[in-house]
Amino acid sequence: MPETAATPSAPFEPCHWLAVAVPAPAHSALAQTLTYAHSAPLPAGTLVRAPLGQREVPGVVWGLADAPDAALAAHIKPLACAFTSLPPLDENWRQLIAFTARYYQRALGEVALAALPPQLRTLDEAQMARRLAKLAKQDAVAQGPATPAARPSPTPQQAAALAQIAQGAGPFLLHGVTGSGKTEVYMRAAEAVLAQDAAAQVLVLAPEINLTPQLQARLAARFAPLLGAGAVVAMHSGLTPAQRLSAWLAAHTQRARIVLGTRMAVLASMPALRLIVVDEEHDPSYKQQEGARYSARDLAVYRARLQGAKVILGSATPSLESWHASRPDGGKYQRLVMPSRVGSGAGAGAGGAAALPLVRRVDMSRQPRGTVIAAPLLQAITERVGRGEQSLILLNRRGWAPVLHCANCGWKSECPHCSAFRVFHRADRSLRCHHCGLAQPVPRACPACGNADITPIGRGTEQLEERLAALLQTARRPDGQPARIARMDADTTRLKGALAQQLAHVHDGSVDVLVGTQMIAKGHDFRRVTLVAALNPDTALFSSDFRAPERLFALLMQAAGRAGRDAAYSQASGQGSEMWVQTEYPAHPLFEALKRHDYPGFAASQLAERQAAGLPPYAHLALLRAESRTLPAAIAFLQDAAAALQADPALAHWAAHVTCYPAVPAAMQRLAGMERAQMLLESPRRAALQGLLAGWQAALHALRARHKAVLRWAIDVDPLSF
DNA sequence: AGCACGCCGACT
DNA sequence: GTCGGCGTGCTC
Repeated sequence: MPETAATPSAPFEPCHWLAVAVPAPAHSALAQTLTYAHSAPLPAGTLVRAPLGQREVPGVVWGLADAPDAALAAHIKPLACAFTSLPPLDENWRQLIAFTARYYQRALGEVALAALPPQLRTLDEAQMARRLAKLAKQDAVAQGPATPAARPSPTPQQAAALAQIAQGAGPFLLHGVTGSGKTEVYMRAAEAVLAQDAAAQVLVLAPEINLTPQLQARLAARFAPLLGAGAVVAMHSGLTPAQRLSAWLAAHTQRARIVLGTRMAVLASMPALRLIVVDEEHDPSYKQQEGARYSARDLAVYRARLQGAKVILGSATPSLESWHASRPDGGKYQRLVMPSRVGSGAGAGAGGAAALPLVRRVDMSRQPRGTVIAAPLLQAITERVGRGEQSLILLNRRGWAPVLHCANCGWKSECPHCSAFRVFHRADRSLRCHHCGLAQPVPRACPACGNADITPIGRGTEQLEERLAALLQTARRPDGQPARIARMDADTTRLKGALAQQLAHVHDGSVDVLVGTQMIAKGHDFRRVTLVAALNPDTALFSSDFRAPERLFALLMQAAGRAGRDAAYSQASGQGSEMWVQTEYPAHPLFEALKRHDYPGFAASQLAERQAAGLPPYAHLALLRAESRTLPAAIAFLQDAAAALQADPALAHWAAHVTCYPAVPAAMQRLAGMERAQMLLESPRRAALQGLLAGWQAALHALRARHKAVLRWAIDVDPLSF
């Protein structure tokens, strides 16, 4: 109905044209902002609601728009409303969003709206005003001085790191071994910026909030008494929509001074941001894996520079990108090192109570076939049960057995929708695909030939738990009771509250041996653990993913860090804590480096390999991904995309510095019934890759018209997984 | 991406 | 005779 839409304003009202970012994906091939009419020239950053097609969507005013030409004017609609009670989103935020959209090849409005709480989509102006009033009231109630929590005095290592943070501009890479007290450095650095600027805000990013309740508790204990109870807020996807809105509003209106959040929080509006901390900066969950595939860690560094804030990236096993960026000769980051654990007293060195655990390798090629747990490891676990100490056993496979097999005809439990086997879960007698979620009852006989004898192959945590119970049957705790074994993985922690409950059981000592997937290696402080074992980490040694060794090393170091965190326990036992690795390749350099707790050595050898192979951080990568019902259709799309690249003279300038590899099926070729293919672009120059991707967009949109079978495509800049 | 409109099989 | 399947096409 263009005749009504063309006359948005009554004759008496002045009419202004506004450029508004609305959530339309890049695929729609619309301009970055759409033009709307409004009675007032709203300032940039104003939150609005705008009619788009048949619906009404939230949007952000990006600026004034040029007067539209006749063709466009016929389509322009008036804004539905403007949230004028809310302060506009500032220049820094808009620039961060614009950069993110440009760098990761997404639509401006899509990124802007992804950074805002989802409840904005359903809120009107009056409701918004009520929310703001409520927040202000809460704030008034929450005010009240309290006694600051006692702070430990910094160790010399911590003091040295803090001095450099105080003097330098950063970005800082804080390389501190597990237990070296990185959190205390974060908190002291936060105190320093808060002392310097009465309004300062601090953003602390963590990989997964639900795995780091301690961090949340420590921040609240330290800062709530200082700043008021409402000044420390959490921001992550586990919150209810109302909680998310309230946290976002608190950050935007500067009532929140400390924001602890997951990757999404890096895009939150924080006008007075002075410090960003990225804890466990190597963690792959900082990379968003759908929609705008941004890296929160990388954006944190960009945002800090943009907003004049300091940024601290912290890890015991930094990403090779960050490690390389902090090299002493010419790196852009300042490297701060904390090589030893916080000891029990002054001068506690490597020989002190909190020494790093001894790494022991078991050569599985010399063990009897079918050995689950080698005799010496079993012995070590049994001894610890006897001393009342705890052991963690890591096996990165959920379920009873990773595959079912028919010896008669060779049938295997393949997933009909994915390039993967369905896993046998004995607890509920199901075959489950861990990729698409398909779950079916286990067939009584082979579905292919009717043979009644189908057998599980391999072992998962479910089976390990049971086998371990049998193996430890004679082991006794100090109180004479049999060993108590528990399992913790995605299956046992699915229900709400189950994770916390299981953790509590481990903490209160009612579990002697905990079996689980890598989730047990993350974050939790298990005070009485003196032994950690990784049962079968070998697949990562020969993975086609060049980052697999880096991830394995980080996992094993992190797991080792679980052992002997509490000085009192390892000391009281008179024995050091131990990290065991069962492997077919005990002499592998990765395990050698692990034995020495030598992250720098491991990083150096990996970086040398990366440099020789022209891989990150020495090259920059982007992936073009395509999904279709058939593989040839996906490949054809990518090949045409490559041809468009080569044919466009405007792109030749960039293409000269970019290698475009042939289109190939994705590592997981079939997922949930979709065939997936990808094409890798690589360049030693980030700017060349960026220029090429930007110029390629139009051709890709045009291509889609000729490739109807391609249901989805996306560009992944700086991909983490292949 | 949503969310329309639009043209063909199994139900009241 | 309708409810509804998902194929194409547009959104200031």
